[in-house]
Amino acid sequence: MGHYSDPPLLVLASLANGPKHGHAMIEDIVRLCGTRLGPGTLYGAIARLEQQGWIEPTPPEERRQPYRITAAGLRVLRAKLTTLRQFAKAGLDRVEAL
Amino acid sequence: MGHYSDPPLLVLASLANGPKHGHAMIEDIVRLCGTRLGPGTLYGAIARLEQQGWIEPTPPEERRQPYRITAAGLRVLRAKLTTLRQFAKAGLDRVEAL
DNA sequence: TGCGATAACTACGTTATGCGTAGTACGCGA
DNA sequence: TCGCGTACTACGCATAACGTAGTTATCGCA
Repeated sequence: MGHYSDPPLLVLASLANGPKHGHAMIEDIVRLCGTRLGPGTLYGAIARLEQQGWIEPTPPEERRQPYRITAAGLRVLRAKLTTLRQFAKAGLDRVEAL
Repeated sequence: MGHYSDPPLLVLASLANGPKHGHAMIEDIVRLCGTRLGPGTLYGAIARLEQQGWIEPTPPEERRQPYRITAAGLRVLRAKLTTLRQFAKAGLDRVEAL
């Protein structure tokens, strides 16, 4: 356990930027927070997110399958990021208070 | 699906507050972010954190075993919370930008 | 024209982690 | 002495994370 990683959340955050195919997500997520997801991790997360209706495929282009975030996915993302930020703040307050 | 859960991080954050035994951590974490860890989850995380040297046991009291965060654990916690906050902010910026 | 690199996946197997259920033992109040 | 709350231990399953390997297609380049 070296650094932060929550594959489904990273994927949702990446798609909040606009539709992307898998490989583009990998690069985008690296730019976003430095985490490089392996293919097994990424496409596993994509499949689960699609199954839950939080992302959906858009018409395929050549050899790639782009996805976009759904309205439900956006709600979930917003909620998660909000609690995440609160938690990070609360935690950092504790750490600073030493 | 609504709330955040990363057991090891939650434990570290809880101990940043001062040493605690398992049951106290559960209640503290509920107060901190609303997540209630089950025993299997909590004590599993504790064992792994101790094995990594991020927390350490203090002298046992009666029937409880308190733990405290180590210097290494504190460094990890601070680093994780910082990247977490950055990520949350970056993600929320994207979400707002719609 | 042939070769390597990169893009964009799919397929598969191995851990490990999350998480729930049970069960234990102790103390306390009614 | 019954039951409730505390503070764990033990166990086991499902699933997710992650890496490796393999596939096909495309592009640059000598």
